[in-house]
Amino acid sequence: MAQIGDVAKLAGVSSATVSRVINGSAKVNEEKVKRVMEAIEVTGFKPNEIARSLYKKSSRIIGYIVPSILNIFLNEIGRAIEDEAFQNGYKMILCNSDENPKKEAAYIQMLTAMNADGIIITANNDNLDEEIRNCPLPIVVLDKEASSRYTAVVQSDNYSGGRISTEHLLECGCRHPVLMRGPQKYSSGRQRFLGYVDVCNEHGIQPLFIDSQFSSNDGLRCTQELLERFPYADGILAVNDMTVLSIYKVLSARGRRVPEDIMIVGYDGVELGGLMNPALTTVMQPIEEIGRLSAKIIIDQVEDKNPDCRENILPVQLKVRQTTRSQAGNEA
Amino acid sequence: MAQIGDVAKLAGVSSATVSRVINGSAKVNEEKVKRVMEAIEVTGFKPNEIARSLYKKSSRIIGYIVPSILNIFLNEIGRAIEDEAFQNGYKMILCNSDENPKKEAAYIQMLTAMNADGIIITANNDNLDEEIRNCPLPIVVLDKEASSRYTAVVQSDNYSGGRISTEHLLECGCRHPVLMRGPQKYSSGRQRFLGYVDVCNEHGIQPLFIDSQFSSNDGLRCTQELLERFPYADGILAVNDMTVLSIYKVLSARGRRVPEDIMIVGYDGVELGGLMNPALTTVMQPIEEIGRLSAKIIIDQVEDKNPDCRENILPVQLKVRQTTRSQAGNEA
DNA sequence: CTGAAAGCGCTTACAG
DNA sequence: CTGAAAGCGCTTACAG
Repeated sequence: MAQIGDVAKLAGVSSATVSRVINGSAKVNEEKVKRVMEAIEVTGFKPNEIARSLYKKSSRIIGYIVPSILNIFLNEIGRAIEDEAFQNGYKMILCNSDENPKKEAAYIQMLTAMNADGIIITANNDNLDEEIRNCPLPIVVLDKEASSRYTAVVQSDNYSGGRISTEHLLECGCRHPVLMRGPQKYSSGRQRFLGYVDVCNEHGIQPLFIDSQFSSNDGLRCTQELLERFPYADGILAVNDMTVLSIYKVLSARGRRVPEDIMIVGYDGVELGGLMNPALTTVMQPIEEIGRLSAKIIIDQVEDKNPDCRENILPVQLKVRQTTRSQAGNEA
Repeated sequence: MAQIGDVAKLAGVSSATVSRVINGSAKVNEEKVKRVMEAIEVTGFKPNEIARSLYKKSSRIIGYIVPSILNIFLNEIGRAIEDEAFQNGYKMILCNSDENPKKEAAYIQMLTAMNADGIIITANNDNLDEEIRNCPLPIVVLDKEASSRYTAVVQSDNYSGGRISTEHLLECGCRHPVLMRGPQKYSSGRQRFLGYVDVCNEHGIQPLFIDSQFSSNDGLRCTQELLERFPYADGILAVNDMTVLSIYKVLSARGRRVPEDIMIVGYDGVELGGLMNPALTTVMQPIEEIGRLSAKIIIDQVEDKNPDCRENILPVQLKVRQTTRSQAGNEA
């Protein structure tokens, strides 16, 4: 790997001058500029961004820390982050915290050490670790309430998401909709639960729920438990889209038809939902926008355009497909 | 963030001594060791691994570059890489090349700059970019033939995979199995194709195939095309497990039942396949082993235990579930 | 305009 | 055993 010194020697100038040419940080004699450019061409020199960041404090890297790289919703957000990042000359590094605070800390530490320009994170708990608190980098949180500790919070309107999905099931005629309740350590889980409970209360319906994780495996367990505890359930609010495959599987094994015997509403709006059979009615989060906005906030911060939007709640939308059926349609 | 100088000052020693204590790189007076340890505790100092790597050439980071973070098979491998990495005090950085040689180059460059200890990659093409060739880091390739350019190749036995899936369909009575052929720029795709063709020829069956990408969307397109071009198809060898949902969707829309009217064999053995309805018969790649071995090779390389296993072809296994049915079973 | 020097946070020969 | 110094690959005040 060619280094700045090699280029300097070849061009007959100092490293300082090469650096100036690369960064455009000062006027350089035209003749020398040309020689430097040629030398860069010849040697194939690419500046070592990390060494550079030791001095400047930017490496043009954005870190994205997720609890699981098996979570397709978070990965779709990652795609959007990366698109936005690359368009602006940044790179994205994806880190898997594995729901493990120790790993989370290690990655935050690492990103800090490499002078990343910011971190986008779905953190594992609300009692945030020292590492997050002490981290000098801009942090955008995808799954928490706003707080002065973070640069910004970006998430969708989970309370509304909880509401509209519940309302939809009621409109479809469900009297015993059960919520597969996401982990309450995430504010998204709490907000959705709230939305669900509020709608139930408004309609004189008994709120029913099962605590669930986001994994497919847990989806199997939960669905079984759900059917045992609430055999009369006529609707399920899935914890996310991905687990719906597990729900189908258990339901189908017991001969319960969707949507005839029991209706389902998913959550997230990942591509997978549209491919399921029956196609999944779900709450669409604005995935692309969540990712792009998060990246933009960090990039703006670097370029000193203070975005001044600490809390960003993006709207959700109900997408009706085949796992629910309105009563009107039913009677027709 | 506390730095080594802060610790040194607090302990009343030089930075060199602190460094020696941290790294155990030389004997240090017991009394001073104690003072340094305390100072580290008090300041919460964590050494900056990246700065350290500027001198030492290791940052205890393994890079994993994939063409798409939406590919669940590659993500499951990533989980295994990370497990192995963490157990040995390494971290894993996941990078999405997005099937874009430019991004691929940028990430290889970045990993080199941060003195990663090695790169595990599913590269996008066979005419490898300069960046891969010139990269001084150990490189483990997941999707190519062995070559002196790489430290090692780890992949499963794709030729056998192509064979056993085809043989299974024939045993189940298929006379017109169609291969959704993966991109031929990957050696995995070429090997599977070979295995398929060989078995067809041995049985006097006409090889039929459709070129396919790994994405769900392309799965839809391919299945439609497949049914139009080969309406008599009675078996499908899917390009991977993930696209089978797309296949189900198209088949179901046309009222063709699985496995009664048409059988399906997937490829990969991701968790998703077991959740499908009907559950997917598939070729299981040893996902966990692929990931762990790849990481191990890099770690061994760092620790100078030269592994001396440049080409690692791991065995695959057929997992029969519900999308195929043997003739015996059929007649019973 | 441009080079020598100092510095980013660490580590390790080199002396002592 | 231990500190001052040099160095990892870059950048930028500081002089000129």
